[in-house]
Amino acid sequence: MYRYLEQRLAGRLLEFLKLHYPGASLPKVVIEPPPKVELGDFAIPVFPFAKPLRAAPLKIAEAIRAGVGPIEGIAEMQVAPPGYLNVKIDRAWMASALAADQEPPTSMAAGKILVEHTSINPNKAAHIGHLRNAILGDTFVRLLRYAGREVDIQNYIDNTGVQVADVVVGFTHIEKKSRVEIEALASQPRFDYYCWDLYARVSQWYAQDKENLKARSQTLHNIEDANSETAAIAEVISTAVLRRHLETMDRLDIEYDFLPRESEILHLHFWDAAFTKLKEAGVLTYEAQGKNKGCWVMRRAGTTSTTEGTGETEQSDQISEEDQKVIVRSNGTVGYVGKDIAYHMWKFGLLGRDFAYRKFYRYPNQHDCWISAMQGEKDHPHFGDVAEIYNVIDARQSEAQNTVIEALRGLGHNEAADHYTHFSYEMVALTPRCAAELGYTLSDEDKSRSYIEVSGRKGFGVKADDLLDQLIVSAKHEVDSRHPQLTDGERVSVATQIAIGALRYFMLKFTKQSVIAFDFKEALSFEGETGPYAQYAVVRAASIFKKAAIDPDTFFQDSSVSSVAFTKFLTGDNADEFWELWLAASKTSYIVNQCISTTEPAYLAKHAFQLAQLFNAFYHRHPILSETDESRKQFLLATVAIVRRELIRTLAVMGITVPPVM
RNA sequence: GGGCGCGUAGCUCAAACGGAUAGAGCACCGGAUUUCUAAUCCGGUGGUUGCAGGUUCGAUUCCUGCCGCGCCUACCA
Repeated sequence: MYRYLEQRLAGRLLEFLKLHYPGASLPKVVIEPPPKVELGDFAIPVFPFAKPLRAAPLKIAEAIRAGVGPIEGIAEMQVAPPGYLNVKIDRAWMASALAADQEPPTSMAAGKILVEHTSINPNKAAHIGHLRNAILGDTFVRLLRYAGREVDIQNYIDNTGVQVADVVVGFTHIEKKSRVEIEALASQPRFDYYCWDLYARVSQWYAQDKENLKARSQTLHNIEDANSETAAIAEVISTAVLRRHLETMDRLDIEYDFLPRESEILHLHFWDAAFTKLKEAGVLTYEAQGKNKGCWVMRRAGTTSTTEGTGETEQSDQISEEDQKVIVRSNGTVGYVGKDIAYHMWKFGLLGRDFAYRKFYRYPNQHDCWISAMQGEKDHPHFGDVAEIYNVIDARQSEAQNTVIEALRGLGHNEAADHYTHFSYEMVALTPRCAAELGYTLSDEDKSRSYIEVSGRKGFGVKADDLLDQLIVSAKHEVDSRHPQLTDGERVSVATQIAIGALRYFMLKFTKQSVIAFDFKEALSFEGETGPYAQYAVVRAASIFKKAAIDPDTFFQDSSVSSVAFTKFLTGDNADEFWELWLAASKTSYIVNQCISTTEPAYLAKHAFQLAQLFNAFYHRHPILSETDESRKQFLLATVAIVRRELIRTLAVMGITVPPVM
């Protein structure tokens, strides 16, 4: 409701200003929450209007206040020095809207959105860095869906690249295993862990003797022949590891709709189609000499082609070597960026080709995840061909992402390029202390750093399943001591919900551009600004209703509950402490919208924490069930019901559920 | 060298679009409830927002320079 009121207010202000100051070029009306509740619920700084309107800020504010007229849902406006217009919400109006759970639909863009996230190389176990990606991506999907958008979730699978080849080398050259032996291993429970260790060994093996690197290039070459034994082995490994990744993410309630694989992008000739168009449009140029002789290159994103001195722009067939990004190697093979360009043309329906599809993984809720195939099933959902895309990919790849966007522009697809968002975030690294705890020996230089980058190649990192297991054990320990009357199964179930809440909250509380220096102590914490803190608030709210034998979900449908009666508690003396809760509860969709427009889910975590914090203080200060004034008791219960509802919603968007007890 | 980003309390982080007294959590110190379960609450200590200029009514936020740190800058992905 807060969002709805804000939009209504903004509209009326603009209307008023246009009418009373015709012709003046007006700056954007900024509406922000004031720093304190006493000041009001919306604040409009009017300083920016002083110059264009040739009037003092206070005069403008007063003119608006006096002239804008009544607005439904707004109680009053006050002018505050040195130049703010503070607006107070009609609390009775808001109380009734919240009690009725009204959220008027807002105008939003149409069209399907595609979110790509996770995209882990299928050659080893997922680690905490991948968790951040998947949790950010999954939460963003939930945000979009909460806002009413239709979303497809894709997880790109690079099953033909160097990383998979390296593990194939490990099995065939170091362990000298046959395909049958590998298949047997691949069906073991945590095959991805096996690959994790093997991958690290392969890197060492390469380092021991440069000659060993020949095995890599030979293997890479063999994988390209789809009918070879090597390709079959790669397929076994990458498919088994991929399945493990889906299982790991499934533990966190993260699902996908479609898994496009690089092998199909190659074998269904997506690249050939893209290559033709890129050459025709002049996006790619052939280098006849220099360091990139024999390659097809593109201008690196972010570089400009101005010639010194004249200031004239060169024709694009002259790119300095530094600014060249190799798309097609001199041996004719295409690199990752090229395949990504083809894939993104497909995403926007610009390629003129499509995958074949088959079912790959079924979730407990019966939802199917599809995978690309050479020959697929006849009936399948329609993927791709979307209006907007978001790619959840870490910041290290922003140059590659921008190169893909520039390629789309070069092809004349500006509309697509404008709707291409690289959802960029920073990596998860380990604190030196954490690295030491894991048994890694650190150089003195490393010890002095604030964080150390995770390295799959070195096997240096915290595996996703291990972290989740540890969180569950730790939560179970707490649950055991608090709820000995429950069965072990029930306690495991509660502990699992808490563990997921802690993990998902932990990954979302940091803003995207902040490097997370991972530390077990912090990640395993269930107190303070954590997921369990928010879950606990909901459990407390629920227990009040349980004891009162009232269903909080249908509380407001009871005819004896009247939101009109609440007004007296929201507007009298000392009402601000209650109003703060109602106001915060009204902001969920406002926050969701803010998260989407800034691609920053951290605001949602803040919102959950704020609601929980306000509730816990309220809970402590006001005994509810023992309240003797019946109308006051109803009001307090209503407050609990509203905050509980919004907190549950907010947590659900973060992918966090609330256990029955804690 | 070039590109991108970061630097805020002892530690980890907030403060979207420039706005009112820069806020949390952890840690530390001191308190609270024989209650709807303390995974809670209340209070306290803790800041020259890296440094120096500039822009303006107003700068943690924008601009310039410097210092420090990270990532990218492969015919890897």
